[in-house]
Amino acid sequence: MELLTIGEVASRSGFAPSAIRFYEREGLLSALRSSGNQRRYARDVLRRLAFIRAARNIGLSLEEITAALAELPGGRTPTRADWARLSRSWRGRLNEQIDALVALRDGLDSCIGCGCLSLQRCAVSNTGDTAAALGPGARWLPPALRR
Amino acid sequence: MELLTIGEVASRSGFAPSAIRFYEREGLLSALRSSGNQRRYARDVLRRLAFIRAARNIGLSLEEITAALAELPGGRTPTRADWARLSRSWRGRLNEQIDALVALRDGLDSCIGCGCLSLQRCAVSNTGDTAAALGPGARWLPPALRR
DNA sequence: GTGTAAGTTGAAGTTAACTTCAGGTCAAGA
DNA sequence: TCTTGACCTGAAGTTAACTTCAACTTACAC
Repeated sequence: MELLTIGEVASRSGFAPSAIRFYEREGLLSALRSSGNQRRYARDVLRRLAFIRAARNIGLSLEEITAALAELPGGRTPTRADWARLSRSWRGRLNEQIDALVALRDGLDSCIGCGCLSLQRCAVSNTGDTAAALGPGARWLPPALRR
Repeated sequence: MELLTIGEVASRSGFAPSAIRFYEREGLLSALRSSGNQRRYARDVLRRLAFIRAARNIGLSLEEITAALAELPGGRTPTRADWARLSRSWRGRLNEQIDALVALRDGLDSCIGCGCLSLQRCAVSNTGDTAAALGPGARWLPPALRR
């Protein structure tokens, strides 16, 4: 089987070589080595990187991604079903983020024109009210949305 | 008129004193000084801080907030209408963010079960397709959502 | 007057997720 | 063989938005 160099993996995955090395240091990837100590990759690293990219797009931190990857079966190449199982939980997370933003927008609608931005009453500036607006189960804006 | 100490402003606004000093260094706030060089604040700093908090909740960077605050009228205390005008543009921004997340969720729905995460075809892992899914006018995930 | 909580400063530290750099080594086409 | 682009490592730099620290000063209740 043909092995890929880090440069090839980089151009095919869209990640910079430095990012790929960084992911290896962080334990998200592993690599074979050539006789001269250069990294060599099997093709399935591309799906792993696609998973990482997708998870990042959803808003997961590398720490969360590492944890998710740890649930892949050891000893065999993951199947499509394995990857699908891992990404199933993302839907709820996205829905939470969407709900939070919608609540914020609706709060904003009721604030615009009033301009109060009251720390006591305004749904947009008052963190307590903002949290309340999200309902039980989603008490704060997800970190990705709080910046 | 009563002036507030930084500690009072901190407890009333919910910002840490260090954050308030930081905002002053960055030009988002200004303060009077006591005879002994301690910061003293007029009450309207609280509305300014509420605006900052609201803008942060929407996902604006401090740089953007600084730019927004620069549009306040100089020479007079801003009115509610001034604050309302500034926050009006946030609605479009929130809608963009919501649309981006909805597109991502819908892409995810079509990916779950397939598990392909193909760099060529998957709407969740393929940045090109993801951008396309957002339609014209919102070509990429907003930075706040990309983490 | 005195004790102490609160305030002051500039500089350095924090976190995530990488990138950049310096100083070498490897691989492969001509 | 030579050249040159790709690769190697560890360390340091980057960015945003603050926080923490050290060393010192003020404000105010008793």
